[in-house]
Amino acid sequence: MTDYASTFRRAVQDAILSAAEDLYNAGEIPAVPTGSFVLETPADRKNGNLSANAAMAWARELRRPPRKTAEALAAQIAASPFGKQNFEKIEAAGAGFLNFYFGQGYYAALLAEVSAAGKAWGRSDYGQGERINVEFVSANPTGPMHMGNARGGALGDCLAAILEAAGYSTAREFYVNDAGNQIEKYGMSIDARYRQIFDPAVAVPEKGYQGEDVAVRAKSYAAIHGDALLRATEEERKKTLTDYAIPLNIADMHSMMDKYRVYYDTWYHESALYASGAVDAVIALMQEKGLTYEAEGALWYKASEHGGEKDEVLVRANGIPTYFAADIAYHKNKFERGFSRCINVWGADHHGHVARMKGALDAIGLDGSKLDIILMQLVRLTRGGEVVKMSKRTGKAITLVDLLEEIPVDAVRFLFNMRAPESQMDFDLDLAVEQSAQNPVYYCQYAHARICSIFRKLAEEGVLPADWTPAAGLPYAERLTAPEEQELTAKLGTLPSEIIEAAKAYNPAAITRYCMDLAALFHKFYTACRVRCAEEALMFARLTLCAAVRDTVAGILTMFKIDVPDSM
RNA sequence: CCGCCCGUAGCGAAGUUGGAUAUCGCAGCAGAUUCCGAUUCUGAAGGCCGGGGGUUCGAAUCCCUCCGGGCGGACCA
Repeated sequence: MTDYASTFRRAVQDAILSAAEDLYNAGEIPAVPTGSFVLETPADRKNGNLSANAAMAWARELRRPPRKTAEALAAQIAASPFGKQNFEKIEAAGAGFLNFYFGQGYYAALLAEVSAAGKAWGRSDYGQGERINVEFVSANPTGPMHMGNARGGALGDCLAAILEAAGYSTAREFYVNDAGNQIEKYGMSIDARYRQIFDPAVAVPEKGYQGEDVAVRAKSYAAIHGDALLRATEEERKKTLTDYAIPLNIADMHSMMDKYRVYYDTWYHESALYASGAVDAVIALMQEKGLTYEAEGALWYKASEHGGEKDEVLVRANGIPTYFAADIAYHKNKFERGFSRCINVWGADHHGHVARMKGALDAIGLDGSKLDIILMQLVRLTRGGEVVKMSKRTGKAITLVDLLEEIPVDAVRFLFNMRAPESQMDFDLDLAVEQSAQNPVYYCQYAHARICSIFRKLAEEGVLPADWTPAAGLPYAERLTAPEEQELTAKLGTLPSEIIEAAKAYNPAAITRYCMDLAALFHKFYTACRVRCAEEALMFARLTLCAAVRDTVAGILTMFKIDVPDSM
């Protein structure tokens, strides 16, 4: 793994262990300690850049006051070549913490790493190319996409991007529910809307989809084909209208996702599972394995014996398989396509489905633990302090289309990734529409634009040599001694591990936050340290730092498919 | 009744493999620009980390319990 920061942390841990051995050899401590300890970044920088609790963790084992052990370790490491090169100070503190303060040698070496990586800084091969399928949005093609789909889109897409940055090989997938009960319901609804054109007395069935979008489809069909369908049977009419409308709805979802900058590798159609016989096959498989029984005319799956709360119907009394049966076939198919892990982004209202889905995979001989479900809490819209109720049925819900008409894609993608998936969020439409400084995405973009402006200005005025590159500043990197310079450099250093942690936790919000923190540290640096200064060596060193920040911010925003303006 | 998520400053959140004086933004208060972009920065103020009990050197973090909010518990998806 080409990750300077974590390689360095391991080196520090090794240094502590080796110092402990030295102490033992010198007869200072009674044994070579074996207990594990933690190396962490203290919340308060006054306690160093890195802190180890080794002396405390070893206190019992060595039967020695931790503070005393820490002092001996600190002195030992400080005297070593590794210690001299990288640390300004190593000290024992508090109850026995071992605190490390980075020295200029460390910062200079780190900055060289970041500069060499450019916009790729932060990426690692941690995931070893493991193939992961990320399924998200998967909206029904029976109506407009809602705010849950919007959050799921931003979350799933950025999560996939983070996994890629952490070295995984990801595929983005959209599961199109173009079969089953809701399609029946859609047929019923569009049939009513079609007949309504010619007879206003016809009403949409109470259980049907009430949205205007269905009427729009019916009208556009009638505009082309007229009233001929009125003379067909109800079944023919429903089928014809459905076959006409659903592909159009799916095409709309494609273009909507394009606008949202979400590009899927696969649009997997539920209907394909039926057409290929995969649904019947998985039902047959479950029957063979004795996982089913018949009752009240339906075929049941013994879910309660496999992690579910209660048994579930696989095939209804009317002979039609349930969505659950299709979903088992679908996930079986996914694993058969060679993914070692599948991640699904679901709305929290589907949580009841999680245990039985994983259990079903185990039951048919797959590994349910390789399916990870992200239960995303639903979004609540507010406008003027009032909650805006979402409802597909009223036809007045705020859709993804509406949202992207009101708010720039950059802001939507960023804002939806500012909260961990499992936290509930209110989306304040009034605030989000504001393109003001309050918007965090502008704060990050501005940091980038500001840096570009520095380079622009210096080039215009001929202060910078025409052939100047950040590499030219590296020999002077040890000139960066101000706290603001060192804090900023240290923050750059943590990105690789931040991305790995975000990937492991499935939490893109950690990276949007990182980006804001980095931008904030840059602005502090900018205020405290003049880049354009009299001393050329120092200016070059600062320009190198600026370029590293510029490229790192650009790398993150680009990863999230957010624009990176040179000026605003 | 059962299950899942959430509860941290006026508001929105971070921190949850147990660590030092609990972090950040917004709003409000007081300031900063002859000079690289003020869409910026500095400072002060603001807290029984929902309540209670437990585990231990140490708990926002782990366990129990109660309270409050959201969402589930279809031959819907």
